[in-house]
Amino acid sequence: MLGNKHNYLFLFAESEYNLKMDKKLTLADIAKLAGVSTSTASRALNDNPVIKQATRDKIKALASKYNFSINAAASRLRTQKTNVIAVILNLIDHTEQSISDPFLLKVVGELNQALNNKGYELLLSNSFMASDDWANYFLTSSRADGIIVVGQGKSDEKIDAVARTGLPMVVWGDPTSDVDYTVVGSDNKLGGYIATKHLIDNGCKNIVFLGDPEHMELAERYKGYRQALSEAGGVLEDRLTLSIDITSTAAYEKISETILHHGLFFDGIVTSSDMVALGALKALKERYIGIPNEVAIVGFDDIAMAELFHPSLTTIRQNVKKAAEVMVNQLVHQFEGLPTQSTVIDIELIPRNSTRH
Amino acid sequence: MLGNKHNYLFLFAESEYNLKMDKKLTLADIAKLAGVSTSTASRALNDNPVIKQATRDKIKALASKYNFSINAAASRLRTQKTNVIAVILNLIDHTEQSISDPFLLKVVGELNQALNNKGYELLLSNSFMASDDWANYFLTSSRADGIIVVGQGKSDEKIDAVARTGLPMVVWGDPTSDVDYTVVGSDNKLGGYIATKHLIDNGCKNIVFLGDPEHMELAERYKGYRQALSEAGGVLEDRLTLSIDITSTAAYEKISETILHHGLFFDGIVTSSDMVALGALKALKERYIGIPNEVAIVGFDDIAMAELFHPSLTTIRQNVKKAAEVMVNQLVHQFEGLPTQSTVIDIELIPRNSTRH
DNA sequence: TGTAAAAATGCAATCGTTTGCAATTGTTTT
DNA sequence: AAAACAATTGCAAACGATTGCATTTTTACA
Repeated sequence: MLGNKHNYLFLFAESEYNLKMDKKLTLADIAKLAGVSTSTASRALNDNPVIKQATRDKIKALASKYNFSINAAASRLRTQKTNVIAVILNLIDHTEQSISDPFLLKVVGELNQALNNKGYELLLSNSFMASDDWANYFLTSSRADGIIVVGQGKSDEKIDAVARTGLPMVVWGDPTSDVDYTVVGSDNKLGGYIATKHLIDNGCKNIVFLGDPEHMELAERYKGYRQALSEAGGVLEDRLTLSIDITSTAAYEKISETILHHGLFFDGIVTSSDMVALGALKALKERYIGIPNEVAIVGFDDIAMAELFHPSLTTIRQNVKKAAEVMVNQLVHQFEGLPTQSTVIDIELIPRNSTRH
Repeated sequence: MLGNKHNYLFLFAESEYNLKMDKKLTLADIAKLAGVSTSTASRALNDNPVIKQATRDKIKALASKYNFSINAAASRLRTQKTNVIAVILNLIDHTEQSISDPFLLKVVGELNQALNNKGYELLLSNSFMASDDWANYFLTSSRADGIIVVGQGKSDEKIDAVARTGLPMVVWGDPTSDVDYTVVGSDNKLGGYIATKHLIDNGCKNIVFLGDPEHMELAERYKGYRQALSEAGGVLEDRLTLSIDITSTAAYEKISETILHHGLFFDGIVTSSDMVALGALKALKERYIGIPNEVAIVGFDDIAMAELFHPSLTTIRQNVKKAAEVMVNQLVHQFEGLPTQSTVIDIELIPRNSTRH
């Protein structure tokens, strides 16, 4: 015990304490050191204006001197607030590979930044999606105040189930989808449209869509792709839709195989991610197909290495930083009972050398 | 209140409860439903063998039926254990760019997996390194039980300070460094050696080391590089050491500038990461320098896209999965008071087309 | 100087689990 | 059938912070 019955004898009660490293300091200890009650100490550290400024300063100084910080478990128990947000990477549909997509790290990194700026911590999870009970696990167990799901995937069954419980949640995905939860994401249809239009403007006649149109975000891009084609009176055949998972390996294999069996019947590719574009590029280069002259290609995301490739990759940039901020804001809105709404984040074509421009 | 004074009248007390969604269930509620005390309910959910199997089953069934899960805050407060590990991305030395290195995501992903397997959750942080008090913040505040720091950087001052407090911590870095904390990392010296030797065996005469030799991990690789050179009687000039940050941009700029000012005085490059290698490759290709004939290049890490590049990138693969498992194990050892030790993880040369082989 | 109002602080209950110990119930053994 | 023992379960006190309300101190005003 740190207790000291002679406190009143000393001008500076704290001088009596000899910091014992074996025992963690509690708020009560700090209060005793300052000669106030724990209530006062608590309020002082929380900057409650009801406490005199001088007292606040004194207690804060003491806390920092003794390296004290509030016990989060106790505080969370009492306040029923954790200040933690669980970020769930929704990879169920994907292969092992796709966890290595740099775009994901970008999203997580920006989320972390945005969360910290608002005073929240980030609890990361990529595997709990498997267990059907993740929302419950994180929220009713007082582990997190809210959930950010990265990726809608092909089926949003589980997400939808959580939405119906009304728990605070924001999802990165297709913001135009008609669902009962808040979605933040890029203007995918426009992205698909711009990418395709860009290829058409570059003289491409037979443009392949490389990606899974059943995936919710990609479905939108696919719409944009088709719209651009029909507006321009371009070719719209079934064989131009190559459905694959969002991985470079799948892209490489699909393009290789397609050319092998059906020849080079296309001169442009709209892809579902930069990683997919890179896989496709590799397949093309191995066959000495000229880029962009024989086949032009547009990526999606604008990951860091898009411009490092040879040729550098024309792509649609997603504004991840902004998206992260919006997601966090929307979540905070939900905490505060304010209305929230799905939000479309603007995109941008970054022309590089994988297309003429 | 869920309380019901007529419980004793019913065979199935639970039938009396009509689930109110507005009030979170507590362990006491579950206990009441089961007609036992909270102590019994607690022990049952924790699979304490002192409780009769039948009772345990009944309570567990009830808990899952009502979607109940233990309040983590309360549990943590009582047990003084959080089952959370803080993972800190130590990026102080790095530029903004390096957060986008896919290698980092791989590390975080594998750590998450390894932690979950052992029943821990991952609290991610990349910005708290800035505040000098991170260890305290996470540990004494009962937010996490231990810390995993990813990256030693150039100076391990702060890490060392934490180490001296004796808090549970494991660091990804140079395992051969003589420090007071547990480090897990690749055999960097061997990596540098093997990479260089591989280039020498390929006939390279003037091999550049592209990376910052003051960075702790890179310092080891640099040693390996020098050893391989001196063993083979190769050239070891100062101008062959090009010091840069670990980013593709820095690599691109440095190589471009070097060639511009001093011509192509080298025929091989040992790089500090695949991203750096990619930056260098771009600079070379822009000048139509043949790879691997005029300049051969070896990366480090073996990120997913190493083999997608053209030419595909010869590299030193780090066994991240194994490293993550070891780090978690070492941390758990520290919790249990067992001795821990720095561990060297094996590496592997992956020969591809950026070198003859 | 006395009194009312305002400002600052303290008391004590509470958040929901866990756990040492005591109490109860069930099973053997003699 | 009583005694001794083992197997189950319950009681009640923590864990450390927060907060409504009561209380004390200070300031303002008459």
